[in-house]
Amino acid sequence: MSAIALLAEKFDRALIAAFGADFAGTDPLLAATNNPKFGDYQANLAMSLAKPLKQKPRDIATQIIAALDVSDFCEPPEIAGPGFINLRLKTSYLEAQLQHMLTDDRLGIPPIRDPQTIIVDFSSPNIAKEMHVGHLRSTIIGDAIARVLEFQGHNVLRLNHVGDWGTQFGMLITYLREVYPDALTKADALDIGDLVTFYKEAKVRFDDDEAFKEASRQAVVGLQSGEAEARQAWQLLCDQSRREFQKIYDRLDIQLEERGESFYNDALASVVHDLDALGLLQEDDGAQCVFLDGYTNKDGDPLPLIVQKTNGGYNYATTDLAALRHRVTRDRANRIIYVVDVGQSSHFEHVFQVARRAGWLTDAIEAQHVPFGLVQGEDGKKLKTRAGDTVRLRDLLDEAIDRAKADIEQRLASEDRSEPADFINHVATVVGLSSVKYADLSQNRTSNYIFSYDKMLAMQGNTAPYLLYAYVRIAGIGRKGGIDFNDFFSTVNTVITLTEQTELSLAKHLLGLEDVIETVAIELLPNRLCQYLFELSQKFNQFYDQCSILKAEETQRTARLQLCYLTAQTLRQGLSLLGINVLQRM
RNA sequence: GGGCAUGUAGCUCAGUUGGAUAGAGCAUCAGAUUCCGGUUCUGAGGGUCGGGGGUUCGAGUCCCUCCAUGCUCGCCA
Repeated sequence: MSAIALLAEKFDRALIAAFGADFAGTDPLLAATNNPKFGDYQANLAMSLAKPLKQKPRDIATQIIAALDVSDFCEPPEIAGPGFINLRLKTSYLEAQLQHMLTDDRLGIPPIRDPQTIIVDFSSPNIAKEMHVGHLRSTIIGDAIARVLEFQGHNVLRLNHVGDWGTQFGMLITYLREVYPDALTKADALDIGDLVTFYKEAKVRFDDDEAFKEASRQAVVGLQSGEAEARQAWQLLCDQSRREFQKIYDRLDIQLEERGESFYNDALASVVHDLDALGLLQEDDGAQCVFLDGYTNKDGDPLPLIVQKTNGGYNYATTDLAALRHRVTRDRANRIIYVVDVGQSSHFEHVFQVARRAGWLTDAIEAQHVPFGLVQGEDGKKLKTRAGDTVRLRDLLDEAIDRAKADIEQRLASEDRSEPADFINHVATVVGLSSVKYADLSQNRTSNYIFSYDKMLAMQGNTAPYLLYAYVRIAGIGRKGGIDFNDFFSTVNTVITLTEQTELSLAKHLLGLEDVIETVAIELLPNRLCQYLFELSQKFNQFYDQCSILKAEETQRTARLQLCYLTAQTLRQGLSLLGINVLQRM
């Protein structure tokens, strides 16, 4: 149990003892202090109880302290300012906790008591298109969220809701019939790049040519009703695209189960039918709609969610409703997380509302749209290539790796060091990919994010290379000292003792991982974990700067080696939750 | 016009249910090294938290209003 959870229990008992059972469950308003002179944690509840108790906050604090028994892990609490209760952890407690961490392969973090079934819906590229920069954030953030929830012990279903259905397909098939019919009947008749070109051309036709537009819509209807030729073409295109996606997922080490829009094809009619049976459906201009509560269009009229188009076809709202219903009734999800860009916020609000009114989504189930902002270039505009095209994901990753490689080669040259090519390639790959992931994850996902290779690959600052270097440094200590950390502590049995300020500061931070993971799981903000790991690296470097390790006297040497090892393990674990691998040397 | 988001140091951003003197990093300037990878560490300068009002013991955080930017507003996904 983390110190903060322990304190919360103790405060609850103290409140009951001091003010009676009515105060059971009162939030003690515990927080980490922002200044070490106030201790490690502060409880702010005395001020908030002033009104209900009709007493002065400081008097309340005095009574709480009198009833508070934290002596086995805290120094005597102090009252400060208007009524803050300041708490400082005992060094002996820190030492014991670290010792426990050392012997536990989950770093002292127990699996969650009540595991849920959680769906994380992320990445979701479109068939017949290449993955591009627009898929970057969903893929990276979604993976990190899934990893954190999995580590906690939840049953996580990672779903790739690929765009393999709908109008875009009608467009493409109609166009290929005209210009390249072979592609509809032969596997890999076209290169994926050509397919993208045809897609773009089809889109132009679709926007300009009414007859083409209508033919496309008919093709969709044909596809949705199972017409053989359309189905075959569709299958070929999907297979080809899928292989391309997989290359990216393999590089990024991302596991995903594909369950695209087409998966719900057979359920679409029943979604509409059931909405009708529930009395939620209305026809308007020939389309089947559910009119939304609380939303209006430009004219101030109620806004519809269209679930069946005038031509009888279904659209993405229908699919999303079908998917939601499936996830609740078949997958038995307790929580459904959609990692999709912020531009679709209102769409999700609409779909969730209809699902609630239909009774498919209940209060027992948490459906969450987890939005993220745009990836922008350094000019603050949407990221584009120099030619003005969308940036392909594989090019983006290649460039990050190429730049990382150039950095390494330059560094090796300046240090007069030489390494084999496969070492250089491996380091460049890990550094390049980690940098792209970390740069994205380290920002609050809700705001737009300015993409800069120079910043993400920098060795200084809150970057992947800085964290990786801290880990490499520790690995270097092991090599230098001839120590294999993995079995060192099973043969050496020395109690950790903490004396220096930098040791204490590092130790306290090491014990904070559990709280951070819990916060990330609730708020779904991976940048909190990044911040924690960055601070951990800083504290390690401060400790490293102040305290000699290999040359220290026993038993201090072993105790410090233990701190090194715990730091390395925490970095490795934390980074792995972000989808980032560590390096032994770089 | 409606809805949603964003606005914090020169730049990129944190800021947890309202808490103590608003924090990092980069950049700039000044320091540190018999030592385990200096890809490090220490310090300094730099802020009307978009403007204004309100709520209260206390507001970057909550409410109102205005301004700026972005996204979005029925048969694309």
